[in-house]
Amino acid sequence: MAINNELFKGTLQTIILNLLSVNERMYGYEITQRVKSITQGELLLKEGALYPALHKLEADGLLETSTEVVDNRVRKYYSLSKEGEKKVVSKLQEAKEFISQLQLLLNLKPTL
Amino acid sequence: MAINNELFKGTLQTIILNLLSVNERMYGYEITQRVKSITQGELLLKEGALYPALHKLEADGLLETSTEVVDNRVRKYYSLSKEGEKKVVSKLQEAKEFISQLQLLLNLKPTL
DNA sequence: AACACATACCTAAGAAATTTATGTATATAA
DNA sequence: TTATATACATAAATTTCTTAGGTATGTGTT
Repeated sequence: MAINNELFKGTLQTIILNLLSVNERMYGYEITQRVKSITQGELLLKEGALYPALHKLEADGLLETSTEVVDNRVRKYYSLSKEGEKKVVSKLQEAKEFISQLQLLLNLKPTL
Repeated sequence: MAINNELFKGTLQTIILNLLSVNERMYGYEITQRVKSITQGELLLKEGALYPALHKLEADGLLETSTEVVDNRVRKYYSLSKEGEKKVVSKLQEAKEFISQLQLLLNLKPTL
């Protein structure tokens, strides 16, 4: 019963940056599995969404990569650049505010 | 300093349905102003996003309309259809779950 | 009168982010 | 040998939004 993934829209970059902020170093497939386990299978981060997002974040200079071969399979590890470390702070703040406004609009908490 | 409106994506329908659930009857321009006042100007619901969304919800049978002339200006009032009243319940539940999962992914609350 | 601004509706072109559908390749378990 | 998991990737289509207009009335200002 995974909930509507369309809700990912607009928050995917922030999720990726935060995971890398907490975990220091992750590869793509690992990220999809981490999202799955954290949300107990409720949110599925699809590869068609993830990889282009990772490539964009790297192109924007927020992520750095290094490849490794494990069990004859190539892994591409991502980690935050210095710029990425700054960005994740503002992105998280923005997300917090958005969640707060959304809760107001949906009457999920009393009006301030 | 309105926050990134791209975060609206995926939640706009739910916001509209909920406003109409609380207010019974609203017209488009009124909805844009209500969102502005509730969020103290932080979220701006643009007309180019709102009107197509309203038309889609109506086409899907979730909203009903009636027009009125006030001060020589036409207002198109929207209200929830019976189907819309059912839908708003599931949409709100979905949004609640999404917010919850998002907070987990962003470390904004402790893991369950 | 002229102008700006608020009210009130609308749409079209473009951009951005996602889904869906593939493709490649290796390892492992049935 | 078949399916599933691991691991990367991209292209076409879809959805949703922004940007940028358009029409029209009322009000307040200069």
